[in-house]
Amino acid sequence: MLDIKLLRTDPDAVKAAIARRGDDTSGIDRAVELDASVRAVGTERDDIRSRVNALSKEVGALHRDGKGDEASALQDESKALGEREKSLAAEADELQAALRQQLLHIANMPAPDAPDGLTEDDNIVVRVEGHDPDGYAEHQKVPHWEVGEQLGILDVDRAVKMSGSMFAMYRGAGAHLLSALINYGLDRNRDAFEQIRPPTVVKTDTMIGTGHLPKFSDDAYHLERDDLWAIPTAEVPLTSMVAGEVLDESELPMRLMAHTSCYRREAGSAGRDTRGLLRVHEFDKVELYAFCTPDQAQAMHMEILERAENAIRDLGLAHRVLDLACGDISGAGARTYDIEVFAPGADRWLEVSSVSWCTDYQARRANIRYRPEGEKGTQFVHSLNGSGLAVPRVWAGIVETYRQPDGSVKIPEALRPYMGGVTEIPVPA
RNA sequence: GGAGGGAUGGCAGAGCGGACGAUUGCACUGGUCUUGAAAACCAGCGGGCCUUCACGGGUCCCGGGGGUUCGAAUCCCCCUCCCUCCGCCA
Repeated sequence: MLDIKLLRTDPDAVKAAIARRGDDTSGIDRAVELDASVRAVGTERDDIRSRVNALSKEVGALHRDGKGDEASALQDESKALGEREKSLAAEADELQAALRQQLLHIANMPAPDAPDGLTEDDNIVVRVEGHDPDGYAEHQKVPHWEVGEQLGILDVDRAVKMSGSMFAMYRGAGAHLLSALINYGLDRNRDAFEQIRPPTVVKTDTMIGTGHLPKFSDDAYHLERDDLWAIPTAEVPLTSMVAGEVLDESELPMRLMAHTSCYRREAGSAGRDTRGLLRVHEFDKVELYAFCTPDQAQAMHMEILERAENAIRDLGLAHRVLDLACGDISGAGARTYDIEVFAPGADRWLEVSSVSWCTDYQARRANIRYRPEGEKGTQFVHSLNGSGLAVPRVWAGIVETYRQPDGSVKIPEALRPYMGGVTEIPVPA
């Protein structure tokens, strides 16, 4: 969430920034009003408390001195004040909760240099690599769900039988390719990122920390009986891992990575992208994540983007990098780069990574701070995340790009060590 | 799932209705001493919010939430987590 002090001192600047997303800014005015009330009521409450505390001290002293009469007079006065304190305290708590609720619904401010625009059409293409629209042969123009069926490596029908539409099942070499991609994604970042295997079912507070709740509850799977949520991305548990903690500056930057299943209800996209692996409710992803100081954030953003892009490049996939327009950046992000792979069979760009710099927005929600060396006090960390490798869409890109004239699929060089030296997935006899 | 025990500052560990935001030890930081280091000694040593140009002042925080009381770390209730035992189980 945003710093209430900033809203207080410069509400117009905040509104201008939020307006760049196309978001309604009236919530900011409401927050500022609530904040003023919180402080007014809080000050009055503290004042009364101060008097009650002083009186109680006197009462104690009088009792010790055996002056019970004088004490009981003060007790009555204190008791009367207590009533007033109680109602003020209740009011202050209510206002405080309302303010937090208000703040939780306001998105992060886009970075000043994030591109203008409200829709994905306004995203800026930073670079395109390896893509020649006319350079694909006919045998590459077969969508992966058909290739998958022909080769017996993707069984959507049976997955749908078990779990409903938008679920997928990989078989044989297809499942092997999947695990190879996961291990490939982890191994190439092992030099700097600590691998974490977090829980994938988490509490409500954990989901609030990243900004996935309270606003986007329709997008997540909820296990009602135990009030737990299936994570939509490893970003959720990785952020909350150190929630409420004060980190040492020497621990920063803290680089983490995790492979998890990710669960998304895709509430707003029923009936869209339902073919194959374009959009599924459950998928595997290797996530790259970092906590750092504000000074380190810019370089860390570039580092994660570079690692994510290198992973795609080394697989030999045509791809492009987009600098997202303000309106297309997700709620917690201030600046986001997307990486899209071109899938010649599906004949479209598939988003395979989204690398976001969340400034201190998530750190505020989850209360994650660090102690700057040589300074007193604490500061909020910056958090960054990016998909190191979103498996199904990369899988799709590979199967389509590497399809041979005879229908088999060649395995990219970089993945062969992860597939026991297998060089191709053959057409079944 | 049942029965018992516990949760206090970075760690260890007192306090069990009033002078306690909290004794003490360790750790940490600064100083004295020393050629330097160690030791010793002295001092400092949590966070949030409000207020102040500043010095400072106020308030809250002893796992979380409610209650009793003039006053709660201390008493009562609920919850969470941890430990021990029993049951069940990959």
